[in-house]
Amino acid sequence: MAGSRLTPSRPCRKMVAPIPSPFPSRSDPLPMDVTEKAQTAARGRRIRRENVERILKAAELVFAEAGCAGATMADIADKAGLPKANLHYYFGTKEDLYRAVLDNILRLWLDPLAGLDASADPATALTAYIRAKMDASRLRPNASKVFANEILHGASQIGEFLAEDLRRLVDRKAAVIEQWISEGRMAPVDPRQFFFMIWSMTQHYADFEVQVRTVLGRKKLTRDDFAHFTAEVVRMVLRAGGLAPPDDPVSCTGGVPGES
Amino acid sequence: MAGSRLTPSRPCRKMVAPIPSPFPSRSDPLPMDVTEKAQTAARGRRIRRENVERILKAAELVFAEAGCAGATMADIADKAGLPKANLHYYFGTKEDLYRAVLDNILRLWLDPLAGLDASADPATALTAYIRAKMDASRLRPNASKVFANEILHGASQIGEFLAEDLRRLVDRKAAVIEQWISEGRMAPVDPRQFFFMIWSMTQHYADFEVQVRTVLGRKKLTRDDFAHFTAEVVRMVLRAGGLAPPDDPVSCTGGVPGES
DNA sequence: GTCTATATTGTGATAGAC
DNA sequence: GTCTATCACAATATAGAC
Repeated sequence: MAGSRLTPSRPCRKMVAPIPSPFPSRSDPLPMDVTEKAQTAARGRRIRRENVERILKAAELVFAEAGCAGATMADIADKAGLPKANLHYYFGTKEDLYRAVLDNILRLWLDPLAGLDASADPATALTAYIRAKMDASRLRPNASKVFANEILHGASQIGEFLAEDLRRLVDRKAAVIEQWISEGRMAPVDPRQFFFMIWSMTQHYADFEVQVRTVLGRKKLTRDDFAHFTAEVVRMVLRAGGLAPPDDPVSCTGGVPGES
Repeated sequence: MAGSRLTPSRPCRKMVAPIPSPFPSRSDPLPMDVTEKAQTAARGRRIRRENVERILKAAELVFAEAGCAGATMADIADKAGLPKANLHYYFGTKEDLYRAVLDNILRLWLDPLAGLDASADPATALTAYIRAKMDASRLRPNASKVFANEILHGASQIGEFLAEDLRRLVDRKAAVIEQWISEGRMAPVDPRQFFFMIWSMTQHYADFEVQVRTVLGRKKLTRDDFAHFTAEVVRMVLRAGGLAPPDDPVSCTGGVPGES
């Protein structure tokens, strides 16, 4: 399940771990009745699944708040309601746990973009994409923060993901934008810069949430706040792509370009 | 010099420091000839200034690469070419050093925005602002990364800066945007979301540089790359604000809005 | 002011009883 | 599978000779 697309390279910091501890495998050497054994195994799997889930959830929170190096296993264990040793039982090392958290996040990242389809209407498709990204920022801000932190510090764990999976997907989706442009349905933008715009704007509301909140003078961002942000982002991005919605009061005001 | 706008609160992590070590003050108790003493003091100040500068530069790099918690005094000392103990001599604690680095950065942050003037032409003024921000991303990427990392993890050090200085400045500059809108010189955007757009797009090229580079298949971003990014960002932002440059081939294509 | 040597402790990881 | 007790180490910070 975990570690599929991740580079098993550099840890958060130079860490202790002189011995590469192998992942512990389950073994039941005790002789038992068959049905009884099956029941025990089933319960064991359920407990494992629940614990893994709780650990991953707590880890995402702590990694988001403190970063990879700043996070401590003790803190994660506390928030998961389990003793620290259990984290090592399930995940081996802190780095392994960090990669497992990241691996969960990468799925969130690719799925919305994969939906962009050339046969759809540009404004409709882009609006849906932006909404999906804004929903992700609202509902999974910690996932976004962990991802941002990983990129910010060099993407040592997900470098391969960026170079392979993401790059290929972006190449395909850039072709979609280019097709729209060549059909005259969009302004001629650099497709990749256009994606950077959408990513940075939408993720900003998760990653820089403190700044957004403070500048707006809010104690907490509500669902209504996010609805407003989303509407504004959609409007601005569509206009940036030459896709002004018809209900827009100002459609096209002339302006003087900057001193080139 | 340092620590003017910074909240002296939570450290990067729970740190050792049980004793609040006071900042060491200079003292010259040795009896000396007056001119000789002055010369020694002058040379001392010069050495101090140079060392402080080297330490701050190295610290900015290391804090950007590893984050606040992940950075080590030993690593900073290595990159500064000084023994570790000297860092503590000049800055006391790691947290103090981190705050000094941040304090340098805050200036960079406010200055370009402060230049926005209501009497100027909107497109010209915004173009200049975007260029200044893109130049900052190109020339001081590590400063941007340290700032992003600080916000990402809760802004425990610069919370006061955000709530006071930045918020006040944004309030003033939002009024500028609103004036332009009321004069019909810009599309009616939420001024603060408009600023978020500019900040996130421009800082993206520093903070997410690895991702930008990888998606584009570049080994390194050149000055020409940045010139292209800047031109695209300017075009998109101006269009988003309803300020289409006249040389833009697509001025205003109709589009279908998303399913509301 | 400089820098080696060291005190101290937070933290990742493991052993081993239950 | 669970969890207490413990180890080993790395990182902050300081003492004190130069």
